[in-house]
Amino acid sequence: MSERKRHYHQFCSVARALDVVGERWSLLIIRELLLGPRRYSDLLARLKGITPNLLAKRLADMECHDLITKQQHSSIGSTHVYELSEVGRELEPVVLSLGRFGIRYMLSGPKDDDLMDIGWGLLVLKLRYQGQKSGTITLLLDGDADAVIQCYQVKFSPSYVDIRHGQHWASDVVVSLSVLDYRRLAFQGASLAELNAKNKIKVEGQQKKWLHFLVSFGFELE
Amino acid sequence: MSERKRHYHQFCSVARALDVVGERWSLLIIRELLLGPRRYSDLLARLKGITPNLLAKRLADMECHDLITKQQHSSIGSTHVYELSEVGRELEPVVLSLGRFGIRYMLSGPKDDDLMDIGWGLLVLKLRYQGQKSGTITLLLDGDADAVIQCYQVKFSPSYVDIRHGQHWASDVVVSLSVLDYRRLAFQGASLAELNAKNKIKVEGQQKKWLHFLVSFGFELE
DNA sequence: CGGAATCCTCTTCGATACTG
DNA sequence: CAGTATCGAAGAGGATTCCG
Repeated sequence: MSERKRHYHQFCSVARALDVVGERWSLLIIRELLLGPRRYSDLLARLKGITPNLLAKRLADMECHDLITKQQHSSIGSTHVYELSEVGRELEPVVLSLGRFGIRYMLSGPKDDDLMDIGWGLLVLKLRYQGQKSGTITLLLDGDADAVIQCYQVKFSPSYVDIRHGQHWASDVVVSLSVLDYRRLAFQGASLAELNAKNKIKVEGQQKKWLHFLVSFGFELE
Repeated sequence: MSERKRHYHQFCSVARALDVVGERWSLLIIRELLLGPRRYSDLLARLKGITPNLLAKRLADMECHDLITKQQHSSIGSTHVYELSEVGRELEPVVLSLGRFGIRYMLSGPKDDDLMDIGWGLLVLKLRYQGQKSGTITLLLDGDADAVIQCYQVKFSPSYVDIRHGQHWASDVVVSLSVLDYRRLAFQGASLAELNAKNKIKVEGQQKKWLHFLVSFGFELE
């Protein structure tokens, strides 16, 4: 089931990796799946600009390369979801290093026709955690275009930070803020004191966990 | 001077990075320049398969984005060399994380029509160094297709490993081995004892530095 | 409605040839 | 040596249609 695809024909691990995930959209699909499993149409909706046929092709190729799996998803009536495989999850450092590099292009703010998604912004948390403790935090973010509250669960430990969309498991802390304020905090160097003073952040649960979270993730208290 | 280029139109640092270096060949050009400055025709020769016109376009785009600079190179009669800028050098983690991921596709050895370059194989050294000491090693590698000895200089310190092609500066140790043996060592898990027993590696200078180098870079002694 | 396949157009890429 | 020019082939974008 191999391919009649373009490759670089170089015996080099960088080139080999690019043979597999170097095409347009591939790494953005991985980025999406880093936040949890998604259905075909979820991906289609979140990756505005990709065409159905191209998405299908990329998914098929990546399944072929064992980067993702197509799971039967019995719960909701829907047929199945795409999910990162063991191998696919090892692309996280690639996505994150691109993300770190790309931050410099975010400083000037979004362009007019840019799409926004708060999940993309949460990925930087995976880079920032330097702490020694573990815990679970639920983030409730509201105020995006649709005015729908989005729920993410952040499970952090010294070795790994797991971020999932739409999970509602038990967590040590529940934190609510607006997506705008999150972006100010994460990308525009806004201080917590500033947002707290304006009562922009609501915290329920073990506030110590939240404080630890903030400090370990490099957010400024003052 | 900006572009009528395709981009993803997403306010996301991963997408932004891919807007800049996500196109075919871009990251391989960066990979080449991580081993030192190169002339246009050096790049054209090393990136077999790229066309002159595409290489020119990529170089122009990357210069536009301040990833590389085009320096007047007075010494050799040649006109100029391309070199990574400060910003471009920050793509190293991207290239290296791709390289780490891609190692899994190297285990089966090269395909028939694969190009080989020992410089590409040396890049993994940047990932492997875990030591606390600093030093400089000259690697002399012989036995590639052209039977030309290739010279690389590895300058390692706790914070950074710099690898340059064709340098002949003073170094603590000079190590000679064949490219085949290097590949066995680095990618096929060959042990040093094995190669030493067969007298495959020649070391001149402070042998302690060399030993430290080997251990800190994760090579197996037994 | 989820999950594609089709048709068509436009852009990018690759191969070769050519020029300052 | 350092690129342009040209042209056909492959890939990507957009809209629509099809199937279960």
